Amino acid sequence: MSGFDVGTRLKQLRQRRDLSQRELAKRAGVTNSTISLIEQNSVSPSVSSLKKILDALPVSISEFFAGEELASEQVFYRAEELTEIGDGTLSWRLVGARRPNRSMSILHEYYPPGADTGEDMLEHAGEEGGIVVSGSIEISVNGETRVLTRGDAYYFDSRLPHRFRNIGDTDCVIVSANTPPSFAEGGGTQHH
Amino acid sequence: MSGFDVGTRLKQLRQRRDLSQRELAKRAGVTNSTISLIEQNSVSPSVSSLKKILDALPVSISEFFAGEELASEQVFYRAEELTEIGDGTLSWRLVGARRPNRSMSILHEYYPPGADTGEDMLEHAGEEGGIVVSGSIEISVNGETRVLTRGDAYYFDSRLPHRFRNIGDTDCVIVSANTPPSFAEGGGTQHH
DNA sequence: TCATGCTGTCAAGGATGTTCAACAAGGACG
DNA sequence: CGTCCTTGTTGAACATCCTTGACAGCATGA
Repeated sequence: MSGFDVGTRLKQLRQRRDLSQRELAKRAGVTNSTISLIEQNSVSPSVSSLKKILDALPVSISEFFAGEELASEQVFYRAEELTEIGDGTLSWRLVGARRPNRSMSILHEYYPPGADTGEDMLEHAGEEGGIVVSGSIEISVNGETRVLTRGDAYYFDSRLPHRFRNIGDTDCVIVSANTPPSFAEGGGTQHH
Repeated sequence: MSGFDVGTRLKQLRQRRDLSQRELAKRAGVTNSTISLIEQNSVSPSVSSLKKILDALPVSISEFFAGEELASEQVFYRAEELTEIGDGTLSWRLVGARRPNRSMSILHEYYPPGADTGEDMLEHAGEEGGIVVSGSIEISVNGETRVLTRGDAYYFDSRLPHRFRNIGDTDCVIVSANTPPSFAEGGGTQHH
């Protein structure tokens, strides 16, 4: 039914690391029985259990299921197919789910009035750039602050501390690209 | 615990599609209560349940969790500062003139009605992707042809033969990105 | 106003996932 | 051979998820 063999996939990942069911269970904070039952597809684990187990490998959930639709790489995306990555006020839409082997991510970003990536400046590896499609946005990079409007653009090394803020009273829409894909690996509730 | 807000994410995806809990539940083959409880993070759904629900959206599991791990060069560019690379009918505007050490180029592309990158399919190293900002465009990649409109997007390996054509009667505007930068030195009739 | 239909929430109990503890199979060593 | 350690599996008890069926809130309209 699921079309995706959770049990076998988990078993492969575990064995590749030379871990016993008990050892993995211990690291994950579950019991060996749980691992056994999952690997036999006797149960469909809860997301929380699966996450605990994958964290111990460690493998991200999206990685775990990455092969699920590897079938054919998708080229075209309808507007409503873009993967949404929001957190309440801010909202980004990703072209293509996280595909670990792609070298860029492209985003459709929506900043409602007042939206703010936060006072703690963002800093991470890679480069990013974009063009303002509508509205206006205040961008600070490495101490310099500018307000960009429709048609304006930016490009910088993401290691420079940066911040995005919509100080206008209309939505701001940006199309941007990052490299390497930053909605990706690694910890934390990272933006951008 | 999970560090990832499953409930809120599901709610966003559902609401973006204008589905009620009951309607989504019906399509997914679960009950509305299940959706409600998950959205409130009152439970951590089983993988099988989550998959049924996501299939109904439809969103792949890896996409669903894509945001899990989130995200003295010139930085800002006024619209009129973008370097124009036109050749009569077609017109691109580059964010930042070609800077060899950048790993991406970002383009504001204008396709007037009838614009066509040519019958000889383009093929070159790298990857490219973009989002349609206005108008519509016919894109062919590796034999497959689609018409994209406002908000739609694409992403593909540039080694696949590809072609862009505006078959509508209004301008088409796209924001795109390529890696590695492919608008090589010195003009020529280079396209992406 | 009352009926109707929609929305999302919640308590109770049945269904399913997880644990605890036992078990058998296999290898290492004396 | 027996002992000891490891491995993965399984039955019964417990915890959690899921469904049933109800409820209140809000809108539309007779």
